[in-house]
Amino acid sequence: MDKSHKCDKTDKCAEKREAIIQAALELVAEQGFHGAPMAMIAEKAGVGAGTIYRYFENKDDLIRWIYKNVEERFVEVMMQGYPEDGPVRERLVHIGTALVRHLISEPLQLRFVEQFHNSPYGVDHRREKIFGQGRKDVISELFHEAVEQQIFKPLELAILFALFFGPLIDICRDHILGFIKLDDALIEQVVGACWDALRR
Amino acid sequence: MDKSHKCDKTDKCAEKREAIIQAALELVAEQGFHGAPMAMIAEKAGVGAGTIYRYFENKDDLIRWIYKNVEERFVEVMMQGYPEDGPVRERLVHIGTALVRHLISEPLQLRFVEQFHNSPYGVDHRREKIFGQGRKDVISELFHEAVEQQIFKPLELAILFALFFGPLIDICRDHILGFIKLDDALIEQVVGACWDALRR
DNA sequence: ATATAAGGAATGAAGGTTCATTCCGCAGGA
DNA sequence: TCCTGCGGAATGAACCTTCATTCCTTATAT
Repeated sequence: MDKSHKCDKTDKCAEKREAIIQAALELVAEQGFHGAPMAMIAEKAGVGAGTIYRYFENKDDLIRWIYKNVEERFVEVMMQGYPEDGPVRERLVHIGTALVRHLISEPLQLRFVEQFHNSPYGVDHRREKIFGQGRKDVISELFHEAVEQQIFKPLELAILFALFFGPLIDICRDHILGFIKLDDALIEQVVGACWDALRR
Repeated sequence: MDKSHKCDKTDKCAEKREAIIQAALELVAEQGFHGAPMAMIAEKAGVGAGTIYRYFENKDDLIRWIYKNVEERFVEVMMQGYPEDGPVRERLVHIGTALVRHLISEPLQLRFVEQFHNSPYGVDHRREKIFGQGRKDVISELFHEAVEQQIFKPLELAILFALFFGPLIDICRDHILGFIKLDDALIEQVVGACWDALRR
């Protein structure tokens, strides 16, 4: 829960809050949780150490809040312009390319989520899929449909997800690390390759 | 560097060392680095806190040593029975199934490596592929050959690796978490799907 | 003037590392 | 065979650093 403020109308509050969030996101993404002590987050955000506690109950609260928001952002991006009534392949390609494009344009968000998953914070998320519930519903529906129509191989959802999203996230990481250089054409090719993996 | 001991002939030394390694491996794999303080490692290994420092310079040294060994083990397993002169598909399937079978039979090793990669320890490994140099050579040779023979899609090595190993590691994680239940037949199917992704 | 926000030094808990001490096995002399 | 002295191995309490959190003072706005 985020602490409510009295000064809801002034911009300063929102600005400081945003600065704290951004600072924490960057530090965790770049240095991991070890490299993101509260004092450093405060300094980077240009606020006092105690000030953070006016906006967030504690560090857990701050971290979880950021995670939740980033996660929601992912779903949002994939659902934007989703061709709800298009053929399976078109819908899948949309999701894949939208995800990759977003992840490489917001490298900090990907790094943050990865840090989160491999940390004590992520323990309770272990049993969930890579992303949030909202996405899971629409997308698992798509995958389910494709299996029933015998377009996809008859495999469990978790495995189909691994075949599709696993490589996509890996190439985003490689791109961010400068190991490869993704452009629209290449993204298309890789999504196509993932499609081949799923295809019956 | 591991500290050399004088008592090379007694078994006790090796046993203690092994106990420390096993304890650290388990704790890090199960609880992450946060949940593996030296005191706890010592207790689990049945030795004094200071004893660890007779075998390893510091925590970094201990962790890196374990990582290096686990990594080597992976290469070893994949190269055991490698059909050097078989067709590309057979070689690839061998590598994939051997890797998956090993990872799910040694869940701690997979968890440990993942913890390592997403931690300050793994920073200098960021630029390398998922596994060690020894493997990279043989396997990248295989992939390279397959591209040249126009068996694989004409993509960079990093991307081909992502398409092949990404899903395999993901399904191992899902299996370990109890999300899916892998058996030999299923492993074969998934490796086949990865093959489809690579195939031209 | 009063209440709310901000600041940052102080606090206490936690963890890695050190070191003075104890333990143990054995070599060599009686 | 038994005793004694030695040296490496083991120990764990103590130390020091790091960090999240608190609390009291100062600034600001109504």
